[in-house]
Amino acid sequence: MASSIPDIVISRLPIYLRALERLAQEGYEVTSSLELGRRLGISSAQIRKDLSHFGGFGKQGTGYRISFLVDQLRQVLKVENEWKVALVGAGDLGSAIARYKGFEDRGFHIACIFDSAPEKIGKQIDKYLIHAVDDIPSVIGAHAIKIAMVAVPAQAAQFVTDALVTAGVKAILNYAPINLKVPSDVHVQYIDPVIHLQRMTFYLNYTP
Amino acid sequence: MASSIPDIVISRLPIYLRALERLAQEGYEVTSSLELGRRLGISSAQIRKDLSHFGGFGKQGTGYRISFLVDQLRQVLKVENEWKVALVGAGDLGSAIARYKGFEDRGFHIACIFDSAPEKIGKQIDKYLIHAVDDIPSVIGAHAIKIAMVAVPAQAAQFVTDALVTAGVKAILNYAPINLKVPSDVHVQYIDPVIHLQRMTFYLNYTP
DNA sequence: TAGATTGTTAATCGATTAACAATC
DNA sequence: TAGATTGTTAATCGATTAACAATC
Repeated sequence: MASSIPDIVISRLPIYLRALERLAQEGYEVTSSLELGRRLGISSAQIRKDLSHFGGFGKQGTGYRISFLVDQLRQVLKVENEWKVALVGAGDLGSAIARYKGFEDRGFHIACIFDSAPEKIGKQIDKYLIHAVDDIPSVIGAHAIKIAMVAVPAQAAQFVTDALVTAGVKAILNYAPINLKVPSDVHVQYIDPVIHLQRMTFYLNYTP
Repeated sequence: MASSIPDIVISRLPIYLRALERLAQEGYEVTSSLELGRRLGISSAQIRKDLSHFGGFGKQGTGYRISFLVDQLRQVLKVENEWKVALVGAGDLGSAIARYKGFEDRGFHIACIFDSAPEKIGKQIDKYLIHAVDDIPSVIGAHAIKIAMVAVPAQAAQFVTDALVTAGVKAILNYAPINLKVPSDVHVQYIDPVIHLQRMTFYLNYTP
């Protein structure tokens, strides 16, 4: 069942969902492609076209019922239920990720943490017990975990990734500043704030 | 001097730069569009086309001298020198950002931190003194800061952004899960790990 | 009903790829 | 020289936008 829906469309759905959840929070019950587009800086035509890949969620003349559209988008993205996530790396970055509340709030539950430093193994970050990287196969397997976040130094990222993939992980959020090689059925997304900063400095005039 | 170079090209340059810096670190001195493309999962034609917007950096038959291409890309992106950056928000997320070493290493120096909580003001995170959000105009002005990172709760993000923009900030890296309204000469980039996770769950089969 | 907004089609626009002469 | 790889042009591909009939 290979999807024929362009990935660029998929990449916008979470943005729509987030904006709609916010609108709901602000007390709105109905919105239109025009209003949503204005908020997001996206054309109304694009929003309607994107949504039309998945069904007719609106009503002519009145627009979209927010609660309904939120439900539908959550279903499309498969985020109505909670996902278990593994975190590899319990250094500064990994610890910050473990403590960040934004994941749990939005349906991603950190189920286990791994690190390679012997002195950290067996200790805890918040409520999470730190496992050895060597235990990735058994722990990931036992929990049937499909999603992992990688927060290890660049030189360790590919090794850790290979272990995760072998253990059955199909989606990786990589915080290490390096491109990962994975099989074609494994998805990778990258988070590197410096990349975003460098993209913006192009447009700035450097003044010391 | 409005640039005619597509933003999508600009968005790839930092990726190229990062990969080239890594190649250099691994001891390579020369590479080709084919090799670089293989590493990044990008076609060689695209790399050559992207680079050709800025000049001829390679040699037929031999490819690109890495050190030269790194220098050129740094110049294009204006990251040869250090940029001062303001950080707003000294909560869990802000503190983690302040402690993260990856910025300094790659030319972004956190010059000041702001928070609105009276009990935090005057205290320090690492070596950084926390200023009041009310002091954004004076502190940003005094340092002539052009880049800011926003790590405050969603409901405070727009207010803080308005203050930054008024103070002269032209580039914002926003960690708050909300779309910001800014004038057209101000650049915004978003970091929201949950958005990336939700983009990947679309392709997964949910198994509880 | 009249006004508003959807879903969809066709037209436009822009980005990627293929191909190759130039040349190191 | 022969082989390799660039920079660039033209062809293809895909995404966005404009427009409007359908209809709430």
